[in-house]
Amino acid sequence: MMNYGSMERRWQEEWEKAKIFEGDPNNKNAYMVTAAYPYVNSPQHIGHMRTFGTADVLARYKRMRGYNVLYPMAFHATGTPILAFAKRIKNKDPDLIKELKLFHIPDEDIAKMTDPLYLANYFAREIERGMHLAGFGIDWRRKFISIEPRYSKFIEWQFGILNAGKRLTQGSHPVGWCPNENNAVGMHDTKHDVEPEIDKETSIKFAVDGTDAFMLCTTYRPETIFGVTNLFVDVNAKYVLCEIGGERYYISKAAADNLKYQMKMEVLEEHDGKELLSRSAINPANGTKVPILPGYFVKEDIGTGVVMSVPAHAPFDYAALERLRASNYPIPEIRPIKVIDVEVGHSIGSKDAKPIFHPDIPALAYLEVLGTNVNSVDDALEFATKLEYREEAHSGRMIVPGYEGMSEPEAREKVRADLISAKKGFEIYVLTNSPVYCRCGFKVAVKLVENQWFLNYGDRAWKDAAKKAFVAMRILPEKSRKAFESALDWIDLRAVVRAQGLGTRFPLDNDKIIESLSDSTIYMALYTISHLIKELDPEKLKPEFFDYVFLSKGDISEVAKSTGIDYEIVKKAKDSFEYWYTYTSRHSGPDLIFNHLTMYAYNHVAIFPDKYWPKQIVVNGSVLSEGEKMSKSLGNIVPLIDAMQSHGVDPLRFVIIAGADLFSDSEFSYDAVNGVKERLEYLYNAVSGLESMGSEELKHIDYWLYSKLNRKIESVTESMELLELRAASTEMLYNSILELKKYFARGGNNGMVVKEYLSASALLLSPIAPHFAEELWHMLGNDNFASTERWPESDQSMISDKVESEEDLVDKVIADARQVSEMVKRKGGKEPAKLKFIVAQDWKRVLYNIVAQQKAPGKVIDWLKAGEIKEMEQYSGQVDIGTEIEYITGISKKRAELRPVALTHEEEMELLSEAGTYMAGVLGCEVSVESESESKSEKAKRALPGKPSIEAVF
RNA sequence: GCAGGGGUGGCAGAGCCUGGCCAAAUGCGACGGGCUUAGGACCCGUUUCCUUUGUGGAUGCGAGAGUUCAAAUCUCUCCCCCUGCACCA
Repeated sequence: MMNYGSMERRWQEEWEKAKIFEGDPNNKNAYMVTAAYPYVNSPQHIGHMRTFGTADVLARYKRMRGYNVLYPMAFHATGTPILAFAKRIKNKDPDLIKELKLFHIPDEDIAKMTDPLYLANYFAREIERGMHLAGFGIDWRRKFISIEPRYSKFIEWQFGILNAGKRLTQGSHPVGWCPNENNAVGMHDTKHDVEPEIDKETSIKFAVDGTDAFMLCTTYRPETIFGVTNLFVDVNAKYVLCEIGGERYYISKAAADNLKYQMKMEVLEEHDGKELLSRSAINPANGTKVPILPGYFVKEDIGTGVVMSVPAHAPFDYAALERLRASNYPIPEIRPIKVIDVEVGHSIGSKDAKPIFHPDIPALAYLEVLGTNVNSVDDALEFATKLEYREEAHSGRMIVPGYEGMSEPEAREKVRADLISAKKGFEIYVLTNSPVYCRCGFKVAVKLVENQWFLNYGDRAWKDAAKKAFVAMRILPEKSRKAFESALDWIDLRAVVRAQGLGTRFPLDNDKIIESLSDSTIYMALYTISHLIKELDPEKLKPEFFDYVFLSKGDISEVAKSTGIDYEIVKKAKDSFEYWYTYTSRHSGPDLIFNHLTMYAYNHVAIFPDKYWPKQIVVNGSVLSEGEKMSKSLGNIVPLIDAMQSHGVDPLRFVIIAGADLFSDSEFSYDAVNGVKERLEYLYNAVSGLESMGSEELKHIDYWLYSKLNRKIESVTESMELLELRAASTEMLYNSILELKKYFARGGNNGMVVKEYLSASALLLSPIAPHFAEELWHMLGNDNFASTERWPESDQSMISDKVESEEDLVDKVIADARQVSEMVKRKGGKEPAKLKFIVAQDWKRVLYNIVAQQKAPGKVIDWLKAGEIKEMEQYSGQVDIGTEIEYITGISKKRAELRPVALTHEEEMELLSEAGTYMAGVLGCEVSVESESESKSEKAKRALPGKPSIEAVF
């Protein structure tokens, strides 16, 4: 049994002693691998291993390919989450403390985590320790944290350049807002960590008949305004009359409370909802007078608390009206007005639901098609609503004059624009997932922040430059390129500062902090010099220093003089940047495509000369735990360090990093880990088996193993180049085991061959399972590091299709023999004592190959009759034409699948004879091989090339 | 809604770009056998259905249609699932 723990520690120490991750500056081929730096507000779980590990595998692979590789790491602490974390500790948040306990964090450390800096440094240390134990080849001399002074100097320099390049702009912006704390709230500031989702809705002004005030309705479907028959209010709620922008509106009191953060509003009067029922309102789209009615489903805090009723197209509206009628509420005659024509139920496609074409009242038709009615529960109405909205959006056509024939989404945009430009409506922001509560307990509202600073990612020229960078960039997996393309099209203004949080102060407004994604777009460049400026007084890190190092601006002596930094350091910094930053690979998870990774490219093109633009981006999937997404609420988070201790680092690396292809999620499961362990163990044990092996002349199976090995080297190399780690790992581990097993089963026993196979395997395994690879490498008698060895080269001359296909043939024969043997046993009740393999004659091969190529048996028969097939002449005495034709007819049915065979009769005889012992062992009975021409068996003529006839003998 | 990804055998998951050697790798599970005092581990075999003294056939890769001598693979339509939609790390 292998002891993973001691093996890992041993090699980690050895690597450290040899400083193999610090690179060789004399090597001209530099390659830098960076992974999105970890946020230091949590301990690491196994999910964190994916990105860092993938980067590590690439770094290790590139080292073996002869590059001088730099894989640095730093820590992210910018923003509010750390502050929120510290606050929760102060409040003794039981959930958080429970989570920390899961990671074995001592009470005294938890107690100190009320200090944000303490907790940031604590987790930074822990994360570093975890990465170290995971065997990541990181050059830790370069680490930094995003809230230290020299980092801020760097970011200030960056924003100086962005500002000079006119990348910044100001405007207003909606954010989730806690009125109690007077602060913007993001996901980590809310109860249950929900992100406040903000969306725009159209509010439409319905004049209250006989007054100058309006009922203000919000709707997602402004195009249905032509179908409005009435308005609904919540009779149990309070409503207010308020003044917004010089006009007066009735909205619910709850809505007023929400909306006052995004518009100037004065509340004038308060009313009961009931009072509004006596009024009627004017539809601004067509001047129709509509009554105001009680709507049982209206919620005072959604939108404005006033709903426009479109019974033809909204099941809830239809149902509410019908229920009012049934309850004898005095309502006027209301006829639903259809505005969209639709085939109701066409998308359901089930046998019990028959579509209803062109109904007069689609909303009713949807209820019918779903087998429900106006009195059903809200969930059923909700379902009908969703179906109706979907189908109408998808295939509905407007029938309203002026919008006729338009699709619904098209009409929606147009109607909205028309209403707004005619001042009959305006847009408001709503929380779509309302209610969201701040951790302090208050309900989150939407606030319009004035004078917000933005980075203008919508700028045409900038966008085009970023796109250009992507065209030249390598993206792995390539299929995520499309996501980047749409991210580039979509990205626009991005708010760049926040009122609070840790981080760098915004140079243009010192009260604000640069937001955390915006201060993390070019930090990879800092790695190239961070170890050189570590000891410097941050005040010396003036813009001219960075200008010189990164942009070659200015004169080195002057820079040294004005900053007070040693000439040598400035020079080294510049050289180091230029050396490392030319070939870079950036690693991250897919969630960062739409922000960090795109901004990363944008900022590089805005700041650096194109020589230093990103060269490669690698996006990897996440990690699932036993089939489920790891989450705090599910409680299935597996702490990284625990997992490494109990399973061993390398098996874990295999499962998490290489267990799925880049794009998909990998699955952490004990079964998978054990599977890897068993296989590593097999290789480990194979080494000790070497002693007892011989070293005779190479046999067929030795050539086979060589062929497999060299093919493997080739295919693993291809996979590694594209970071197709799943494919690489299947090939290098799983298939190696199968091949070795087969080799031994086939009587392979050549120590030299197996040793070569294992040595190459050790090297191939090294990037993914570095500790194990070193162990194996040393057991095989080497005293240097597998990690610094050259990646194996495949020897093309050892790859043989012929040898491999011969082995395949043996396997197929065995499979066929099994079937025969099975069948015989079933029929006769006893197993055959012997199986006779009868090998097809050579003339059959000639015809077989012709048919396989021509795929036209008729033609071949014609040629045969006409004596046009030269190769057949030599067999003229052996076989008559009738037999030949019968044979061709026999194989003609399968002509599409026939492949030419290479083996001659004699070779096939030899192959099967040589494999005789093996087959006998596998089949559990005697076997013999004979030639078709010499066989007396009546089955003999059934023999086909590559598919001997089989006779069971008892 | 928009954008991106996906739907393959009991499960997981390859294959799809570059159509044929694909009843479909590999792993797990299940079943049978070996080993074992027994279990685990390990080894061998089976694992869509039908058929057969013979190595065969049918159906089949979300649904439907099309292209082709030939489709899991190409085209179109539809259905379903996952992720993202921002100022938040």
